Amino acid sequence: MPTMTKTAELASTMRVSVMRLARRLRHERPDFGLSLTQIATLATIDRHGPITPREVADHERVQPPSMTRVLCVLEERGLINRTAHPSDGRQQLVSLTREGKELLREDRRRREAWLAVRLAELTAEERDLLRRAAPIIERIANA
Amino acid sequence: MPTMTKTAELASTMRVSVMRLARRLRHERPDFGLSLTQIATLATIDRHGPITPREVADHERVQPPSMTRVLCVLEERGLINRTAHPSDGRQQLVSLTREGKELLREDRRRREAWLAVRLAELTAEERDLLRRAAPIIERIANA
DNA sequence: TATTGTTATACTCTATAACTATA
DNA sequence: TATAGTTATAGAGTATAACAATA
Repeated sequence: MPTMTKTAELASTMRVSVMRLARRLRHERPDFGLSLTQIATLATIDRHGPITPREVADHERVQPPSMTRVLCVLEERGLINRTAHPSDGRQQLVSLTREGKELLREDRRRREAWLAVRLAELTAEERDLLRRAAPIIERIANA
Repeated sequence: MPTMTKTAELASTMRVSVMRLARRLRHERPDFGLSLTQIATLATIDRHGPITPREVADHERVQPPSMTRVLCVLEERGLINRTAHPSDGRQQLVSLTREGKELLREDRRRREAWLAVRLAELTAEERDLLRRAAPIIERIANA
């Protein structure tokens, strides 16, 4: 069954190329003196609006005590706000400050800058190919 | 200049999709009780044949003392061999044992299994698109 | 009694500095 | 004197266990 073999080969090729580009993108990350987890936590808080620390921990697949430490750092830097939960005295609600949003925006802008330069070096046909491939890659990731 | 804007948009789309798939692939990683660095080190040694610890450290972008510890663990597990350098008494040459090669092969097989299933769910046209996109992604990563 | 968030403590991974042996 | 590899030590980051406050 040749199709199966070819799919396995494609899986191998895709895995290598995607992981390699991801490593490169990670490496080209701008440095705001924040760790990857700290940046990712900001993104999660930005995306899921006012959210409890427990929920943030679940999203980031990290234990609550670890998230406590991350949130303390982000709070000290003035990147997040904590407010009391309206109906449950045990919980808190965390959200981004204006500075937090600004930092996240700048982080994204700089991350994409390196990749944009690489893409500009491609031919128009190659860029078009990637434009059509990206949604498929995204779909696989979300499967 | 609309082309520039479109390239920036593509950069954004590509970054998100690639990073997301990479995270997913990382998460679907089999567990042999070895860390990511340890597995990556095995792959580097496999790829670059008999190689000195210093060179392995450079490849993995890690400092020599850190690599010393990684190599000690791999040696204790019987995954690598160390032999004296033929002409320089200070250096060593590291290579994979049969067990090391086997573990690496099994690791790859399991990692690709999840992705292969996802790819098999696509249409033939979509797979063909990815087949043509993969080398371009690889080229960007190596740029 | 169960749950949220925190504190105390330990483990893993990586780094820098200092040391040994060879070139 | 310079370089390869190691040992000693320290700093992030995350984990589990135990605790306080609230449901």
